[in-house]
Amino acid sequence: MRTMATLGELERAMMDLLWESSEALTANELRERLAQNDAGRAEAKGLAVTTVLTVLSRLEKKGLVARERDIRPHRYRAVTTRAEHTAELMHEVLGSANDREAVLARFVGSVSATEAQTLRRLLDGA
Amino acid sequence: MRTMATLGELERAMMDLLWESSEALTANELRERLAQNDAGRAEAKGLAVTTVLTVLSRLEKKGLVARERDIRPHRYRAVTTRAEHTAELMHEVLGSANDREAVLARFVGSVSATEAQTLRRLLDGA
DNA sequence: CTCCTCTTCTACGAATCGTAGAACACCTTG
DNA sequence: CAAGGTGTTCTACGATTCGTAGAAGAGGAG
Repeated sequence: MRTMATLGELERAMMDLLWESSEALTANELRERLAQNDAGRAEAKGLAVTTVLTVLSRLEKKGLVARERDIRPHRYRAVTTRAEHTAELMHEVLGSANDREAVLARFVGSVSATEAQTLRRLLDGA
Repeated sequence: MRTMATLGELERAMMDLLWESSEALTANELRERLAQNDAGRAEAKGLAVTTVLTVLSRLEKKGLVARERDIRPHRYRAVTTRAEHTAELMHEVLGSANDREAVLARFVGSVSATEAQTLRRLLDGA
């Protein structure tokens, strides 16, 4: 069972940008946005485009990113939404334990009151 | 923010044994149980004790295992229960997304009916 | 003091990830 | 078509993590 990707720091940053963007982005657009986000921070490196492309390829291989190959500057977009992805991850974690009930008990036992409220609403077929 | 350990295969197997055991175990006891579990499978290697000890040290460093140093064959035990650990992991995953509500929505949207029932019960201060 | 057992130290190979140069593929335009 | 620039793929390297274990050190039983 392929363990769903645990993303590295840069992979994560790029996925965040892709998730936030409504349209598919090119490698260069991503590179710029990454630089933008990092601007002003200590290590404001400014990545090479090839770096971005390499990571995008890896994300594609992991099934998190889809690429439009027919147009020239290829465009990349996230395959799922961040919420979907995160929820899947949570399910994966939950599934890794055999005593799911116990896990759920601890889990809901430590959510904030607000979130408990949210959960109740969602469970009652909102 | 230290990302809670993503365990390797052996680390995981050892944690499982520690979680299942009511008392603290020695490295050798663990080694035997691992061999037991693996017995009959393809790669029934039979690990060296030092291997087990190395991994135990790593798990200790990660805060997952506590060691009794005062007695001679040191004894190791899991610091938390598996359920607690898993629940914490789920929270960590949930926290990694900023739109927690959306994630929860997807999450409960894909739990089984049985689990939804369980959740409701747990939320209503069971 | 001497074994035998247990623990610590050191190490190496595979995999993953950040990082990027080098080389190759493709238009655009003269 | 020949050039040039722009974009993509290939290859690679260093750091970190993990499985794996030998070598060497520490501590107690006789």
